[in-house]
Amino acid sequence: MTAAQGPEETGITRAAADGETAVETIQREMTAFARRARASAGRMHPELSLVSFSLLGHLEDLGGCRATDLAAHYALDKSTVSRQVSALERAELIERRLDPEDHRVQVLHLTDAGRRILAQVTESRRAAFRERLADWSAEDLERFAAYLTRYNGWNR
Amino acid sequence: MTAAQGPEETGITRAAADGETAVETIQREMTAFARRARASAGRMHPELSLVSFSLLGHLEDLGGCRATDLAAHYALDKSTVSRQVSALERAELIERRLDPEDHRVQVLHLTDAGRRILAQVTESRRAAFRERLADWSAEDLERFAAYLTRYNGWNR
DNA sequence: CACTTCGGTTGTACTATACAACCAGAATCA
DNA sequence: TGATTCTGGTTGTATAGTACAACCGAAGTG
Repeated sequence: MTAAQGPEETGITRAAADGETAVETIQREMTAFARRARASAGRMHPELSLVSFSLLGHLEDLGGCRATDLAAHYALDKSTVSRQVSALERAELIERRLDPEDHRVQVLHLTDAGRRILAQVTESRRAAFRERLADWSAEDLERFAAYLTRYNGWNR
Repeated sequence: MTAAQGPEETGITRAAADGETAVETIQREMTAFARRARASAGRMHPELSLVSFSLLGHLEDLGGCRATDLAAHYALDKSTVSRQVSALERAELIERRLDPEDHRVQVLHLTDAGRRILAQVTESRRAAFRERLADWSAEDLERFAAYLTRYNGWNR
């Protein structure tokens, strides 16, 4: 909230004040995007919700991890993750391997089917993105990507 | 991964191939953002979900509209909107005015309380955004905003 | 006047989510 | 060592948001 009081009081320069509308635009556009994303994700891939997709992706990136790690990474309650994991296991997209070291933990791994579905959905999502970004120049794409990364980087 | 099959087959030029990773980054970051947005929106403003917020905002922009319009604009089912509207009315943030011309339609209007809450949440959201963007230069802000607008502009 | 269209509501079901209570294994400490 | 606490995970319960289908009443149309 520090910045909330307004540019003047925070010592932000005139340049930043000019950026004020830009902040608002960013807010509006990001919000709009978020709103749409959820709505369309379900329709695009009835088999894999946005959350499941993210979980599988993370699992693939790490090559297996614990449910607790997923919960922490996505700021989800462990019960939520537990149920998601159950569903994914029921769908045979992931499997649990008991850790012989610590009998409490179960390390989650993608199954082959999981890897396949993930790749499939990834590709179809990517196609959608690519299509929407088709007429962007490489330079713009890279700058946009950099901005997004920077924006999201606050907590990672 | 299949994308990995490559740009060649899609006739995308070399420049676009360079952008391939950028597309992936954009996809990943936008997805991550969408995932977080919902999660945090609820926590920040228990009184006004992201959807309700959007609905109120739209109502304010248009200065009143029908439930059907909201449904169309946000690609929501009319039953969903109906319930959202009921909740907002119950909370006295909006009111329905029967159209004397057509007794089927009810034109939705923000109440004073609705306007107040909306402004409040808008401001607090804006503060959060502003804070996260505090150390961005005006130039970067404007470019980022422009990119987002361009990205989202596919359907408006 | 009968039929259709339109705006909206209600019944039902499902998903994602949180919080709290709980359980079992592991670690710690007196 | 035995009691206590910590940790990973599951289950019970409740809520929000959503869709789909069936319906209602008003308006338009043949």
